[in-house]
Amino acid sequence: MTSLKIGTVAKQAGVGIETIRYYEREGLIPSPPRRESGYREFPPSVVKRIKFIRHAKELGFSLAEIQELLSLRVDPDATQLQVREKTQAKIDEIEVKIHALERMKSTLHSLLDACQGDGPASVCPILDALD
Amino acid sequence: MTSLKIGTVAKQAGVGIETIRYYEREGLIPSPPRRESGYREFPPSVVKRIKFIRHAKELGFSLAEIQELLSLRVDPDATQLQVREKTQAKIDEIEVKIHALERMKSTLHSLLDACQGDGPASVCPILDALD
DNA sequence: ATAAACTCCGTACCCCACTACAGAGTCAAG
DNA sequence: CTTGACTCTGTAGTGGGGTACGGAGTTTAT
Repeated sequence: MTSLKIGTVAKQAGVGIETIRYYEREGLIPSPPRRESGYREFPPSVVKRIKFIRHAKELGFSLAEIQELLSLRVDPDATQLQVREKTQAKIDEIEVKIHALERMKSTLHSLLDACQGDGPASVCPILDALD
Repeated sequence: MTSLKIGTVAKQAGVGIETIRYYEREGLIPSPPRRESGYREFPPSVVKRIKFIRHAKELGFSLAEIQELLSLRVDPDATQLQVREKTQAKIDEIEVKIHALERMKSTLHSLLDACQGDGPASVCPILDALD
């Protein structure tokens, strides 16, 4: 049995059943085949896909943006050139995010360094650098 | 005149007026003093603060998390030790995000490398690696 | 001194991304 | 073959994060 029922997928991916149906409606995962009864029969690969979606969400991508990421590979009308351009654009977006996070991180490190005593925090300097 | 009216702040920070009032209600920016008329008089520093909030949002932090980031410096009951611990926790969170973004980036790079022709995209391999 | 632009508050509404029913049918273990 | 868990569709509700009025008062440029 190489197909999963929705509840199993939900458990493995760590989301609720309703979320899966929602992602299907929104086109973030392909509509799986159904058995006679109407039950969905998911390929095991959908679990990874859902996990990817969750990861990307954590990183501040909207579902629409995640759509774009996912569709990089499947649009049959796109030329390879177009795919490459879109991919590069996504890479650029990601790099911007990484840099912003690194700036944020180093700001927090300054706070850490500047705050080495054990007195009240009001004495603790910095973090005006947060700007 | 070292104080700004809400419309000016909005323009400089690149958000709507309503958003500023909303952030004030939610405690993300301090309530500014008012003139007789009730008009808010913002210190120019609020612009940076709002920009910081927007940046952090882009990176997938919720307003509640941003609160925590911002409050690292101002809780007068916290000891320096507590501030350091919270700060370290935020740094850890940020590092997790950075790593996830870097994985995503290198996945996209593989796609780029694997997709060097100019035929239809359906021929373009990979991106099952997106998992 | 007056019109245009701005601000106030409160309330209501919006979009996104779920989440929770309700009522009916299906499946699998004992 | 029953019973309890699972799934179906559809619709409605929720929480986060704003956004949009409406009606009234304030500022400011001319």
